[in-house]
Amino acid sequence: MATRTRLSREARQDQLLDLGAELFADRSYEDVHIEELAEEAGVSRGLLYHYFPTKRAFFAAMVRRESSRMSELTKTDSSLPILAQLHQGIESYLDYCEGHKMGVKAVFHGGASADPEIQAIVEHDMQVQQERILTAVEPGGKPTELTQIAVRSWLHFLRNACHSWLDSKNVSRDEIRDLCVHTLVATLLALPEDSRPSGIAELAP
Amino acid sequence: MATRTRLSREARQDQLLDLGAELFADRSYEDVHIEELAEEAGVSRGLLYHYFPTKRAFFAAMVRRESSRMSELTKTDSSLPILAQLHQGIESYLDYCEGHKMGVKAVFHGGASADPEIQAIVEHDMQVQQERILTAVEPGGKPTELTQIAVRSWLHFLRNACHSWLDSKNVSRDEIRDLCVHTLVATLLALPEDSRPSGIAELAP
DNA sequence: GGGATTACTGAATGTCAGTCCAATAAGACT
DNA sequence: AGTCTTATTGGACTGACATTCAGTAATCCC
Repeated sequence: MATRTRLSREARQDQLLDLGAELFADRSYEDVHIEELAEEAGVSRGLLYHYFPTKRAFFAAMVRRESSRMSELTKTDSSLPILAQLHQGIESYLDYCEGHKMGVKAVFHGGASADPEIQAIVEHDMQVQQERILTAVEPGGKPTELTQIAVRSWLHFLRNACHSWLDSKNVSRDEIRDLCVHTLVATLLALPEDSRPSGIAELAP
Repeated sequence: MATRTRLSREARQDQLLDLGAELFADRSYEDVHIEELAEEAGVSRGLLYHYFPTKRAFFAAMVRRESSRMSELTKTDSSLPILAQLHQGIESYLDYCEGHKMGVKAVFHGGASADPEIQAIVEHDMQVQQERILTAVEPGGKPTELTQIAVRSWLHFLRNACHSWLDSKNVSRDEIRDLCVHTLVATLLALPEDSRPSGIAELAP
């Protein structure tokens, strides 16, 4: 073994999480072994356990980091008109996807994993996005359960569309953006009158 | 121990798969141990391995069974007009969800599992649904990649909407059905002209 | 330089999945 | 009843991995 290199807590954690995102991007949770992770990072297995109590906790930490990065990046300027905010939000989400392919894929795997801790992170994240949209579209009012389901389901639509786009060759960024924008607007407009958010009415054709 | 009961291959397999769906419905793959599964089924561990070569194979068999049940149930009458087919398809999907909550949840978990075999089953299933829709909406023509992404993303929308509905109290079946129908129609109509399926044009408002 | 701190190591341990197989008994058939 | 088929048992064994912990050595600070 080469001379042991010693890094600060933060630097080492970042290095490990980066590597984790990379490995988990195209292999499943159980396919990636702690030993391999350690080996590729050039550290011992023990060090991993020094920083993260369990393998799941390590995975969760990686998901949490990606998740909050994304959340940070996709904040929009709430003084803009709704349609502009929507455009902006999706553009920055696409930016994030392009810039962090590894993280996106890794989180995508973990997203539906039935582990409660990881589930909770992804869930919380989606909740935040959902509330951003709902308050943008109807500030003050409280949305019906149907409206919430509509928005949440659209978030799944968005996530899948962007994920598919990463693997596609013949689809432009603008096409995906417009697809998602139109779908959300149309979905909200088609809601029954008592569920339709007031802020969206102005966008009717 | 109680008197040993002897079943036919098929009956035993069904019993085990039923139990599997139940256990995997609200716990993750690795949380459910083979030993526990065997114990709850009232059989020995050895018997499980007599019928299924590995734990993953067992899980995969369960997913495959649920998956094909669902696929069978959601076939539509292709002589009907498109909108009617869409209604009918969604209605029967809702039927399936109501009647097989355990299976739905278990498959929902498995869907994101990165195991190639299981991934392939769920993937294949979604592919079938996608093609059903695409040929209904544009028989003969070959859809663009964008159209495919639109339909596939809508399937995620559908899946999530129905899944959310199972846990919701104040949302009616009809509301969910209409939400999904309107969203698909609007999404396809909003596609750029060269991607827009011909069969959907007649539905334009 | 020397001592304190703490990043880091790797052999040992524990938990499961999966194997093997000789022994057992339930049900079918005559 | 007796015989045959085969579903079923159970437990000892292996191997793969996650996880532990007592100890080692960089770096910091005086």
